[in-house]
Amino acid sequence: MTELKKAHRRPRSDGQRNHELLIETAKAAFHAGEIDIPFDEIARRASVGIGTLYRHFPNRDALIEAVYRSELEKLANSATQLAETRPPVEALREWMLLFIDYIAAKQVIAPALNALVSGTSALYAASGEIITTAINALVARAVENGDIRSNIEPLDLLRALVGVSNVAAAPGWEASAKRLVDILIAGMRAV
Amino acid sequence: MTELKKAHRRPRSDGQRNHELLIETAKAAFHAGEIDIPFDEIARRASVGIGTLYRHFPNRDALIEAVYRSELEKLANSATQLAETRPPVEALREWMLLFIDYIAAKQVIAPALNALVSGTSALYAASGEIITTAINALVARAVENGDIRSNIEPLDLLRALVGVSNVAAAPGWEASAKRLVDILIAGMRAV
DNA sequence: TATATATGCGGAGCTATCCTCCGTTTAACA
DNA sequence: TGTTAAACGGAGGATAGCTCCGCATATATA
Repeated sequence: MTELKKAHRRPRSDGQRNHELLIETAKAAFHAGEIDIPFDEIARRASVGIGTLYRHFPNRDALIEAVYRSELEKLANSATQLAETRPPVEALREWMLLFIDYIAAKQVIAPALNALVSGTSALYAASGEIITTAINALVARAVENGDIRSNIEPLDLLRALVGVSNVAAAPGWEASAKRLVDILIAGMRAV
Repeated sequence: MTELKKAHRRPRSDGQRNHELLIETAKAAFHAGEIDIPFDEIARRASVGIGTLYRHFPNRDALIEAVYRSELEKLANSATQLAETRPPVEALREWMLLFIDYIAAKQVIAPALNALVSGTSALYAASGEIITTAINALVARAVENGDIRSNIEPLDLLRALVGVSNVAAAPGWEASAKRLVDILIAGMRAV
């Protein structure tokens, strides 16, 4: 009597709890500067088994993405905001500066942006897309308006910024990055 | 009769041999695309003990620097060449393009440039300095000539390029990077 | 050539991290 | 309350980094 009752069960509550618990635990650790925290240690702090952690997040990148997905979405949303309230080039410029602020505020987000911008980890596809879409829109708008040249690869702008911000060591990196924004903007202007 | 004869002995010939042998072995592996080759494996291929490898190079970065030091020096030298034969801005631009060519030709050099440009590894101090000096000179020359603005942090230009080149995955990165050079040059021009 | 010793060699083995596998437990549903 | 799919948990295999120290040998000296 093998019934075909493949009816889906509601996800187990403990599973959902642990999922969130792990994200919170990882976020806390990251914000405390423990970027290289062993995966095992995260499980220990969340009081779950290692197996559980790995079931929820197949690798470190997946966990980082989960932790910062909401942050990245916020960043993407502000692009829409800026596009509605500012002239095209200004919007683009402000957003790039905002991008830097994000890195500055939470250095931890850097690996996320790195992976996102390098596109190597397929896992970042989702979050990566919203950021890519955001800057594409900003650049397209500025191009249509005749403000900047059309042979720009939008993502390259972010790549350049991430490249500079990788230098977390150097104290003045933030100022450097902001100067770079202006150089890029000036360099992109339509002749 | 403890003589104070602290006379220095000539370095042992086998030591020098192994030093070079290890560099050659590593270079061969890197050029074969085996970037993540285990340290132990390098020792094995060179037919020396692991202890020997670690005595000569305290870590992976040190070995990479040794392998690419001569390449980096060549790159630095070409800056002098360009400075002597080209107008300031052209020299700077050409050198930046050359910089990209280097990354393109040997992707392996990327980690070296990365570490160099981020300045985190003290071990890159030596090689890093010659590159830094090279671009500083090129930029200074262009500034003196009144061609570009003076508030440029030369190293940031390289950082931006390295940032873009980190995207080895994307097929069109080289073209991207070269476009970026022109954007940067245009953006730096004195108004 | 013989001796002394500084210098370098080699690799067992300790540590740390990642990740898998599978027996046990538990929440959802009837 | 019983059945079962879903989730748990952690032992342990695999791999890489690195250290330590007894042994070997090249160099300098007699």
